Amino acid sequence: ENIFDRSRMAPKTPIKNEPVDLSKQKGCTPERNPITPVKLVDRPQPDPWTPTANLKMLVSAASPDMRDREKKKELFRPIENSEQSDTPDSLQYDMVDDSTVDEFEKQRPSRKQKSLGLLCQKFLARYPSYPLSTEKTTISLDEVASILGVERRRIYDIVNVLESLHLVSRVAKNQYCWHGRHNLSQTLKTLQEAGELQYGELMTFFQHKEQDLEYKLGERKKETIPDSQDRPLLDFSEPDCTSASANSRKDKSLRIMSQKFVMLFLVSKTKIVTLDIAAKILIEETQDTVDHSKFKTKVRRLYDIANVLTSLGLIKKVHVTEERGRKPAFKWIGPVEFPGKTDKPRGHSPMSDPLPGMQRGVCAPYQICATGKQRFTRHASFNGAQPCEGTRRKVSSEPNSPRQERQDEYCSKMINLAAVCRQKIEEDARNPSITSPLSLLPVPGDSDFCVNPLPQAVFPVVQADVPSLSLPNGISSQALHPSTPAASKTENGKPTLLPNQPFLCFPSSSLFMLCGGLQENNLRETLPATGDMGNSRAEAQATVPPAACQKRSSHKCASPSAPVDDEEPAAKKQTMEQSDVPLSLVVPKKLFESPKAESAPASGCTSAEHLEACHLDLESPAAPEAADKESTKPLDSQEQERRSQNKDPDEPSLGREHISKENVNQPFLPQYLYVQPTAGLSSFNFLFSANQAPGAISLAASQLPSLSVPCVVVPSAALASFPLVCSPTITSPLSPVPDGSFSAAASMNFSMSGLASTTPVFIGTTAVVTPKVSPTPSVDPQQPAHPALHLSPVLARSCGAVKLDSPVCMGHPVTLLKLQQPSSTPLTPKSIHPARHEAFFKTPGSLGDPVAWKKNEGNQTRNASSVQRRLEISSTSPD
DNA sequence: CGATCCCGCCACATT
DNA sequence: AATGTGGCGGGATCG
Repeated sequence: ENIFDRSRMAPKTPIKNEPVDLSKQKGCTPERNPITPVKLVDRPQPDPWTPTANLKMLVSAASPDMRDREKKKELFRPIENSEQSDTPDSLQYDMVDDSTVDEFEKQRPSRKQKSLGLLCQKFLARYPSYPLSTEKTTISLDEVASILGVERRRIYDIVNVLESLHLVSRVAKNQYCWHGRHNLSQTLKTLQEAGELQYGELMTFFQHKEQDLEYKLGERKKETIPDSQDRPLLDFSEPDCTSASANSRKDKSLRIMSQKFVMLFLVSKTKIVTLDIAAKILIEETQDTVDHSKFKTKVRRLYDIANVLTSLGLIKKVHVTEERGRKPAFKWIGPVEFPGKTDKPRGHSPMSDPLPGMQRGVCAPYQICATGKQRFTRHASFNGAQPCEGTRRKVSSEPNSPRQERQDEYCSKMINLAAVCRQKIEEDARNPSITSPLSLLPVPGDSDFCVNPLPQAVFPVVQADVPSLSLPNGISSQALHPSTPAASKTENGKPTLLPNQPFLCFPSSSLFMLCGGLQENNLRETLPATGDMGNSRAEAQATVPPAACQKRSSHKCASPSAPVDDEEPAAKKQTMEQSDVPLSLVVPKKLFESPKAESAPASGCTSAEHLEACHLDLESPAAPEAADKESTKPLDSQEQERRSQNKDPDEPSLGREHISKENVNQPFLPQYLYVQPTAGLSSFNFLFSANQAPGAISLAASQLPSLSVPCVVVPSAALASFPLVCSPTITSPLSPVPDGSFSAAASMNFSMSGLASTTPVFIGTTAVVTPKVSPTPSVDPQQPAHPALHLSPVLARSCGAVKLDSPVCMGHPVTLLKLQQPSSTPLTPKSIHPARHEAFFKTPGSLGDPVAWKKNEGNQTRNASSVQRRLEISSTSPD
């Protein structure tokens, strides 16, 4: 048969005129000497020939049929084929000639011919990789489906993945707009950033382990999960939040999975991701029961996605040999560094932009949803509701594109990740040998603190935020704990997790990030100036829009993630660069989420409030489960963001406290400080600050080593439960602020006492600090943010600072701040504040929850109300 | 026999 | 209610 064809073909005219870029397609044709014989017109195609006929033909050529033929050919392969044979895989279709064969060919199209990968190639062949900006190519699903000869369902599979990378966007029903790869790098960059936040640690983790993931996800319960998520991922979701409702399940898997999957590659050092790991990570639910079936389904979907990505030339299939044996995996072969990326102006994610139609609303919020489980419920409400501004949405206005992303999912996924990480960690703990570079510390309730090591290890910071689940304080902790309470000690000497500790310490990383729940938005924005920007922050948000916008409609919504992504990554990167190490972030992802819900209270976040809130949180650890969780999470993320922000500006970050104080001035304060390690400094350094280190470390007290962190960390609400110790006294050169402000330089010491509640956080101004930090070249010390965190006076007051000498703190006088206990706290922001915030942002549970308020903090930024709030607060606090 | 993953049912969303 | 979307998983193929 083939022969016939061939014979015919040869003569045939080469039809392909189309410029479609076949370039990608491989080699097919070239090999053939003769020009590609294209299929001829005469092909039997049924289609009525329309103007587009050419296209169709081409397509058809490419189509499966062709493939079939080819296969056949392979089999028999007459002459010409022989040549081609070389490039079997590639898409040969071009060359195809085939029309002739059609008849026969079909006979038995092998499965391969029908593969999604091929289909995708054909699909891609129809559109230029880099279309002229001027023209817009619209894609009609029906048309394409018919042209390619497949059911529409299959087209959806392709388009959904392409959409996740912003190569196309949905314009209307049945209509997609082709964007090409112009924004691909941006999208990837965004994903990378988001991925680092979300998965960085995990991946690192896994990889370290060699990817052996033994853990079984199955067991983990949701509870464990709670925290990790954050919204970070989101990526760009285009969706506008607004339509929140829209979110529906759609956003569900494919699109999101695809993005996440890509993120895993981008975050992975090896650029190789095994299917099973990816599946585990992507399984959203808490999956306590990780049913096997679920896993299988996930894997199936990943294959679908992988096929499309493979067609795009972004990944290729490989196998990794692990302990267990060989496992299927994929290797990223796409761009790793994104040129433009480097810095996008902070803020917004590029991704959003690309999408024309999409609304990119940012829906950031989603993740935050914190509760993992529920997230599915449409957050839309929240998202859309407040956060999303109409404005944005409208802008985006699209046809109707409903798709918004449902970030919820993300949340859930995040959770899963967290769970996974957790497991790993646990495992590690058990097997010290393995130890991953990072250690986690579960943070008790507050996720606020997280220390992240940027560089290498990552682990999720999980904060236990609220473990509504079981652990009041830190969920994660429990997981960890089990293995070793002692863990704190770190098996390898690495930092470890302290069981109850609020933060995580990462050893290697050059940086630690402390995450407090803050709003990210604010953070980011504030970053720049840190200090003063009260207004700016507001502005920032406004300005930021891109970022914020993207995801969430408004700041509040703005899920931290988005911003975070952008910025943090940057920060991290910076650090990384220095270290070289990939950063791992701890991700607090949650913050964002919360905003919406709890934002109200949180919004207040002003320092004082925050603090209080924290306290509250602590006190009521679990309280509202979801709420707490969310809140906590949000905090983390916020912190991160902040941190990142801070860092950007300069190191000095603001402590929460500091913030609080400031917040009067500024709406948002960065909650945490993060310090970049200087070259000289090792991460450890951070941990163990020179000054205190000795003592701290030794700390026998609880056996917990205390850490000195160069950075100041502000406790988030969660912390509240823990006493904070601040030792301003220590050398803080700056020490300007009497109240409790700490110089930026101040290092924090965390003592990890076993008890979460008890664990005090020390903040020392100690000189130890990393060099960089204190001086911060970039920033003037003076600057607002300037160095230290200041505890807001208010807080201080309210909290009552106590000086402690904790054993831990060794010689330094430490000021311990106690957080007011919730109950005690007379003023909680929320109480003080007008309800309205609450109304908006808060969720039901939020009020009570400290956590919630944290979230809110971030949110508040945007509104004047926040300001008011502050004022009020301030006034009150004074009392 | 495990890895792939096509196929298309059917639920949910949008019109 | 009709139609668009797309989750999902049975079970066929591939290797």
